[in-house]
Amino acid sequence: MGRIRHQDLRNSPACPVEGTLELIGGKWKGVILYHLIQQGTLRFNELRRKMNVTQRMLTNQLRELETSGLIDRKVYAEVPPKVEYSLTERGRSLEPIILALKRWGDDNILATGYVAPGTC
Amino acid sequence: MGRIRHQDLRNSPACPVEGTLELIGGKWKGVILYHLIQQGTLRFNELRRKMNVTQRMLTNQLRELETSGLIDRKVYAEVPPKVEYSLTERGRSLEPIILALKRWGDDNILATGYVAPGTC
DNA sequence: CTCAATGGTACCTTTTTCGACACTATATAC
DNA sequence: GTATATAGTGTCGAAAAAGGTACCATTGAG
Repeated sequence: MGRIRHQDLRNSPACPVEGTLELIGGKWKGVILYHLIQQGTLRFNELRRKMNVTQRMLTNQLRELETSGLIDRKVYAEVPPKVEYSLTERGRSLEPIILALKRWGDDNILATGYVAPGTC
Repeated sequence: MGRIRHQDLRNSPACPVEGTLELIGGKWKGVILYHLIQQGTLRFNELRRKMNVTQRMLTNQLRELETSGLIDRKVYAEVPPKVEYSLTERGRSLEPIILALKRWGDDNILATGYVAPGTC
């Protein structure tokens, strides 16, 4: 699924639909955005506990979302470390889309028994 | 394979957001759906000429969309072959999402120079 | 002293996806 | 008989995404 392959213009996506899907299509990005929409601000491990994902993958996806300008990363100079993630304004502009994906999935995939209830 | 148990569901890879993204997130699926939304019905090579994709990939993505119940494949017993693709009712229910992805991409990715204008 | 908590990195392997290229069958047009 | 159009299929390999495990620094609690 998700793929970030527009690192330079030669590989730029050919259409806006594809381009948007590349930004939110990584394995965990949609879910991360969904949780940030629901909660507003979450720390690294709070996010991690909400989804069954390795640290490595979560870091990865968060970095890519940050690079895409969809989320904000705020580091506090504390020990133990404290890092808070939240949506940027551009990230918040995706809210209708993410919520629509959620509703469509609830209506169309849950019905087939493919998705665990309440995991989002 | 028996019925999926609750324990399995808790580890199921999909929440509804992720599940929906998996259905439309292949490299070409979003674009295919977009064109079928715009045109209603398209033959294999009509689709192919609209996007720079190999035969093999297009066949692949169309088959997966068909398996997901999003598009319909109608074969005519003619020579040369004629196959028409169109959205199923479930596929049409994705129209608001696809169009929202398109609009968001137009507003947010084109602005950064990542997407070639007018390719969709 | 040892242990736990936080937010990561580094290294490596497995799995999935994408694409290039060659090949097919059939009927019609030239 | 050769070329053309259609809608595919088969094989191979590169590249990307995803996942597993181990490791790090700091500090406060016990």
